[in-house]
Amino acid sequence: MTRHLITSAIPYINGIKHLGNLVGSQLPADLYARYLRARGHEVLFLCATDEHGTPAELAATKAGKPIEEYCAEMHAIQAEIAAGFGLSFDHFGRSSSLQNRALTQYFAGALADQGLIEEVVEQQVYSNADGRFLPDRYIEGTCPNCGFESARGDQCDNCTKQLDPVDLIDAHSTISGSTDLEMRETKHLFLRQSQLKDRLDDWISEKADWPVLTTSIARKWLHDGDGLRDRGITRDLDWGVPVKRGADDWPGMEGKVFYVWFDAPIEYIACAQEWVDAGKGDDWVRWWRTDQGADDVRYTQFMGKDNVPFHTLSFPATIMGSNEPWKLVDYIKSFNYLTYDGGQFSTSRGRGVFMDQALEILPADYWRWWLLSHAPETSDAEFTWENFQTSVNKDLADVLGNFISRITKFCRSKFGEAVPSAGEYGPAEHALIADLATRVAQYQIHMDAMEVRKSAQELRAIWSAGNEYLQAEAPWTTFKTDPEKAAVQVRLALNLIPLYAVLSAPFIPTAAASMLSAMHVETPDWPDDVPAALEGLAAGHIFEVPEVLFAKISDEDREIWAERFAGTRD
RNA sequence: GGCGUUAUAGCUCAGUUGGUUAGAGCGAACGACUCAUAAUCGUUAGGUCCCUGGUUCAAGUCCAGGUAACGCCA
Repeated sequence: MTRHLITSAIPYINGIKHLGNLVGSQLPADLYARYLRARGHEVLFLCATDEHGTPAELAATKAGKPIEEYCAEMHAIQAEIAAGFGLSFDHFGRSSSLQNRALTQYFAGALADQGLIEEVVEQQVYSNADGRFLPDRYIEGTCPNCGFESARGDQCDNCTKQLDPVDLIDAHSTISGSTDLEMRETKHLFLRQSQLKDRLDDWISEKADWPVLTTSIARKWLHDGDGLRDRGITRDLDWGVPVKRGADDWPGMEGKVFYVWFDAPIEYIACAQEWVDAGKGDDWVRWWRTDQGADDVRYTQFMGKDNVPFHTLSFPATIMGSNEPWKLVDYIKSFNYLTYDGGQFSTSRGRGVFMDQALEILPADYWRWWLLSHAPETSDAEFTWENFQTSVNKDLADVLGNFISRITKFCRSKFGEAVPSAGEYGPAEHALIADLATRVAQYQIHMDAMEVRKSAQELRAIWSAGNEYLQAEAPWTTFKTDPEKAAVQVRLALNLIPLYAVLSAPFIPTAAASMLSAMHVETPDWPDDVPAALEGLAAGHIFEVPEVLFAKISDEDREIWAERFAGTRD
């Protein structure tokens, strides 16, 4: 069986992510990982926090904490929330780990050995009051062209004129407000991505099966203007991976760190080392080195569209440029954005639902189901409370939850809490089994292709098939004249529950576990043979009627939540 | 401004390489059932496939030009 390496884009450390972030990478990655494990594949599913860079430093300062402490705390919080959503990472690492530090320095050295690192001396804005170099986004001033007061260091958002920070009138730091800025010379390392343009272009061209969203973004960056540009991989900051050439010091680069975009994707590899060092695995190399066993690994990455350039170009440039046999990604599944009630999710304005809040108001499965069944695969998708309420109530409570409720309660009242033994399957039963076999096959096709919405649709149809069968066969009527026939009908319907649990577990793991627990069965194997799977509960098997699996969302709840998460509009 | 994505039923979306009468779920109307979380099941209604032009025996699908929405611009 193929081994599967799966990574989700690593969330930035400063703060709790919203539902849009979740559905764009971690959640579909988890769906896929759970599915492949259930199918019997060996899976390594990794994620981590992306901890370096100026925003993290500023957030730590704002929180009044040393950066290391801040990151450690935020990592713990994100890990807890991820667990709350049932994200089944084999390891949730940190880009600030020692493993990533060493590996990032190693890659920089390897790239330098290949002649792909260039030292460039450039002028950058230094803020004396802040004691740091300022990235363009932290410099504002009045545009000399149009008089717009909040022009940024690189461009005026009002008249779109390209600017240099020195052009701005009354340029000031947005961190401290200080106008005590000066231009200073500083030396940086650049990755000569332009040298790798043709190799990257050829590589992307091979990927005919990738989503349009993925390849079109990559092509744009490859072909726009002068093509792929060289890019700085270092910064004048304290917080980050210290610049070294492998294990050696890098003359002239003392006190500088690697730019976050360079070290963050390397964490995918380092995370596998962390996984081993944490005692959870015994060999990471066989997942990452094609010369040491990773040839049969299929590597899939999940991410939002904003992350596509880094994964299609920058990180592959690092891998290819090293000229060493590291595993390259085989498939990139990218997602559009989830919008909130007609606009964007906004951290600063508290608009939309964030991961911690979501878990406060409803169990993870509600969110998992809605988000996955509405995943923004082909275009942006919109979250509205009305849609959420309707979908969840209909799909989870009415179709799935009520099916389990109606059949277990009916059985209890007529036959007791044990699978009835009388009778044998007739034509209707065989028809249902055949129908389910077809649908399960279709479900697998969609899941294998990572067609998230279509998979959800098929799964729902599978749930519905149980209701259709009960409605058509009406054991409550049959029972009056032919109890033995009713027993057959009930036995088959009860057997659907473990089947549904296994099939549904990638989407709704908690509910699936409850279903199995109520039926008193261990997690069954994947139903490669549907007729056999439907013999799982033998006659006489004891079960119990489960608690209500999914309570409905009331109109009142919906209104309260809509109000609560609307945020403070400008 | 440059670039990208999108535009199909009241709503959310499917529609593979162009090929009969454009599909699903929700919502609506009607009906069936009464085991169940006032749940379920069935039937029906509902579309100028954004606009214009082109290629073709044939265009929702390909091409050109528009329009609109959203996003990105290191």
